[in-house]
Amino acid sequence: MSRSQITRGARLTQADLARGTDGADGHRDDDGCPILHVDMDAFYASCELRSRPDLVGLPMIVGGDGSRGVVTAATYEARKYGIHSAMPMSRAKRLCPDVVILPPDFALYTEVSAGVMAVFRDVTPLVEPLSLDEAFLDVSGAIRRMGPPAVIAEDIRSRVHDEQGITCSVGVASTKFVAKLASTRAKPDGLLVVPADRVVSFLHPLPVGELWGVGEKTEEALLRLGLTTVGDIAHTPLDTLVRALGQASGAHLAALAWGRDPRSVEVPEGEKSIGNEETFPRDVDDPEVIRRELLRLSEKVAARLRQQGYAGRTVVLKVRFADFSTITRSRTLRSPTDVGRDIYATARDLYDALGLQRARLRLVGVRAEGLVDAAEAPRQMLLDEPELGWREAEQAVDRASARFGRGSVRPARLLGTGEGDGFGGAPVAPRPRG
DNA sequence: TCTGGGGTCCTTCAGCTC
DNA sequence: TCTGGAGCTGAAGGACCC
Repeated sequence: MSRSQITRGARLTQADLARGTDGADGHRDDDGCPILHVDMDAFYASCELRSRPDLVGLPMIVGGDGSRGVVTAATYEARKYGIHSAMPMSRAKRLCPDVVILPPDFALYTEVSAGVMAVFRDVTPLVEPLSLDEAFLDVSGAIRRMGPPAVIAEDIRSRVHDEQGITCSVGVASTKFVAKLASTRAKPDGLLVVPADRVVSFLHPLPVGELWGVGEKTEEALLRLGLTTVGDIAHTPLDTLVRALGQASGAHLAALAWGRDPRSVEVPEGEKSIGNEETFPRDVDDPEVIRRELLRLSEKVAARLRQQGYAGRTVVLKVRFADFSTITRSRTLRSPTDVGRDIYATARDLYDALGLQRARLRLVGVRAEGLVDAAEAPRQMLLDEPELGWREAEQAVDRASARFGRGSVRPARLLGTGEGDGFGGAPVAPRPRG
């Protein structure tokens, strides 16, 4: 695999890394740049290529191959055809009829991710994962032991490559947001240092859409104001930005445009919500089918809550109609729960209250928010509650699933609805024919 | 072209209490 | 007793990220 590094910008050369300085005055480009953003290159696809070396160099994508699947990850060879993640599969296949399609294997990606994160935590305890394939690191405390940030970054890149067989790109900067931009520009398989005194000149020529937090809508709003580069944002009055984008976003973007980002690397404390949703292979208008799917999703959410030791206080129902419009309805319970029965009862009530008759639905989802530690969660005890209730029954199901496989025990209503993933398995909606 | 699934954060609005 | 404002919480929706 190539170990090439980008040569533009302020990236240190191998010679600089070996010498330990970047100039005659002994000043290093990475002085005052303790933040690293490490991002795996085409992560899911790279994981697959480890066991499929015959596919190296070919256009390959990972994603669901169903009627409504989208691309989850694409190799750089596939990207040359214009394929990118979140693109509908049907379109990807039109762009590159020979593209190799592999179904996602999240267990594998989770395992590789754990190995990569272990490399990071070997360097510093200050690791903030953003997803399976990227993380921020604050290496301030490792400099004395391991050397300057750019050397640490190169060490991480080598270890990830040697131990996990995949490549990553690293951005090194004084702030999280600049480090993140730097890693993106270093891709693939590169390292980019943005010196603290060159942040503004690095940022201002960039198009507004490259800023972290500027998506399609915000970019449209900025373009309407005639702002096309980060420099344009920097020289726009704060009032104007706030009027166009709201208080928080306007002030945030104004600060970022000058490279000001006070956010430190935070080790996450825990999840804030846990949910599951399912897009039907075809739109569904049968309330019984939809209630059954809500039951399956509720049981799945509850099992995940119990597995991670959480209970949720608010249940959120999500409904997406055939025209892609989406609504949510939520209800806060008197006490947090990790019982599928309770979550389902709430989700079903919320659904019934919508009075949809036979509206065609594309997707339903169930989410638990307001998570608390299940062991410390107050529980609502009823006067006539039996000594062993649904919670204990579902814990028994957890034990059976651990022993005999997921889906081995499930609610009677879900029997015969397909092979199980979690409790319910495949979507209960009718499958496309032919 | 036709849009998955799992999340987080922000804004707005309504209802409640003081 | 009535009224208005502040502050809080819950609900809903939207935007964004990977």
